[in-house]
Amino acid sequence: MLLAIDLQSETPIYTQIAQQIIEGIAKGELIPGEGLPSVRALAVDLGVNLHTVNKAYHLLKQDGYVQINRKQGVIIEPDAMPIADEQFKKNLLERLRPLIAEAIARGMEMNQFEELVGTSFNELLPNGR
Amino acid sequence: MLLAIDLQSETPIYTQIAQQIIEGIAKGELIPGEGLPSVRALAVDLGVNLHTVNKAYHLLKQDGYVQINRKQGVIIEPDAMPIADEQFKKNLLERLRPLIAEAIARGMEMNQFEELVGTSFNELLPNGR
Amino acid sequence: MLLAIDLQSETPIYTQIAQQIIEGIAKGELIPGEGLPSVRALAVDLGVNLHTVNKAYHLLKQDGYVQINRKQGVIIEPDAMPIADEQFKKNLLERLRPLIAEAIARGMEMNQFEELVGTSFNELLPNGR
Amino acid sequence: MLLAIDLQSETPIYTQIAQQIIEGIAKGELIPGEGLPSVRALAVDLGVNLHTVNKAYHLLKQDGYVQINRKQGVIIEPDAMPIADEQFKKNLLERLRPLIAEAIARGMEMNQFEELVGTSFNELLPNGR
DNA sequence: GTGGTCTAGACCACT
DNA sequence: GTGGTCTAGACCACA
Repeated sequence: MLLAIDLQSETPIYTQIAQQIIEGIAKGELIPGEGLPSVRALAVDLGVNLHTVNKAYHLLKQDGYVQINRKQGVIIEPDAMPIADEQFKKNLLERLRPLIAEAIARGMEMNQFEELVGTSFNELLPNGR
Repeated sequence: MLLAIDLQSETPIYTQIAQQIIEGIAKGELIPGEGLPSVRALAVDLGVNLHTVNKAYHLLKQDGYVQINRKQGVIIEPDAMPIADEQFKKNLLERLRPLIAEAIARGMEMNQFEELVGTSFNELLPNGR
Repeated sequence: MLLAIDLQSETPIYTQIAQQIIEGIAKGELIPGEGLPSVRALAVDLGVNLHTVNKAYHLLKQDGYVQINRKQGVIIEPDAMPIADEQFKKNLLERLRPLIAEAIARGMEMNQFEELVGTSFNELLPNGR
Repeated sequence: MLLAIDLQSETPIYTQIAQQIIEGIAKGELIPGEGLPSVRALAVDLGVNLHTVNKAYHLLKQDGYVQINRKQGVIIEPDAMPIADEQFKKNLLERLRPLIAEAIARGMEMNQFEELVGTSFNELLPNGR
């Protein structure tokens, strides 16, 4: 699992870290129970501050993707991943909405948009899982 | 066309304004050539700062959705809406990616995701355009 | 509303700050919609770091006691305070349990314990509300 | 007497151990003079570090709940359990206070709170002692 | 002027 | 060695 941070990006570094770890989970590169690097190790690795990594890990903890244990450090949630409940779908819809509005305003059809969705799904699920 | 601002949202107010205007365009409520409220009027209407509205309008101009003329004020781009070129699609893909990664990590299938996309499309295109 | 921080205490400073603000709400000294000092102002006032206050405010936000708005700063949740739902009661029970176990082990009766509860309620609700 | 440790809890493991032993005393499952498992045995049993169990035992000793003898090992205080003196009550009040403040802020009435206290007492004193 | 983000460096509690 | 807490100081986005 390799993390690549874009320091120029508008998205905060801690968000980038969290997103890439979620991607890793989606891809199956990170499996439940697996340990993540310690905050210090990852911070050195990425060349960012320890607190930045810490914030990313806590974001993931809050959303239920990881557990933070005293000694063992941080591990991918081993028991039950958070599920796509109604609240999540509602939230997803809200975040999807502006993207779709832009697409429509630029004349895209729904099937063109779904093509992009398919592209992204294939990137993240290469095995057709 | 009614704009509703959520002051406690994380998304900056100027982004909210811009997004809702783009939604208006997508829905067909705002048609090319149509004038938008003056910066001052909208600011008073929404109870926000002049600069905030101004920033939203300039963001829209930069993306090609509106024209800003000294006389006519701000109007929806009358000639040619920006199109969904490769660069836009690439950008869209990047913004879509973390949403899809989260969905997959929570066990959603592609057709479930596309259902949400469909929901959103229907909200924005009620006439089946 | 006066905050007093004990630097020697085991409880983290940010927890102390959050607890005292909750006390202020309980006492009715802080009313919904009321503004709290800015992170910087309170930090200077208490002689602690800005981040410490920030963390306290975010804890309160997460639990629904305050709203953090862009410009206005931090205000006591004006709409609806978080309620004592089942989850809260369950959590409260868990935190109560060790206190009660100690009390029992030291031979306290239930009515003695409830007397202490009454004392505390009276301190926080002096008007008999 | 069965101890269950939650590794992902915020409360330190040694605190959890100590609390559960106090609970055992409260419930009457552990009676004065009774021996506790050796540090080593309990550590292996719980899968935690020796130091952790040791710290829990010494915490209990410090509060007067157990005696630590070289020969007999650790036993529940056989002579006189610590009592609920003024200092203990004062300490209890301080720990109770934030719980009650939260309850009030969420609109709980005193009798609702006492109901929870009753629930907890019944769990710990099932025999109505 | 407000909070948001990030850095650098420190000490401590826990295991 | 791990995360938790705290400090000091800085720059930026937002309004």
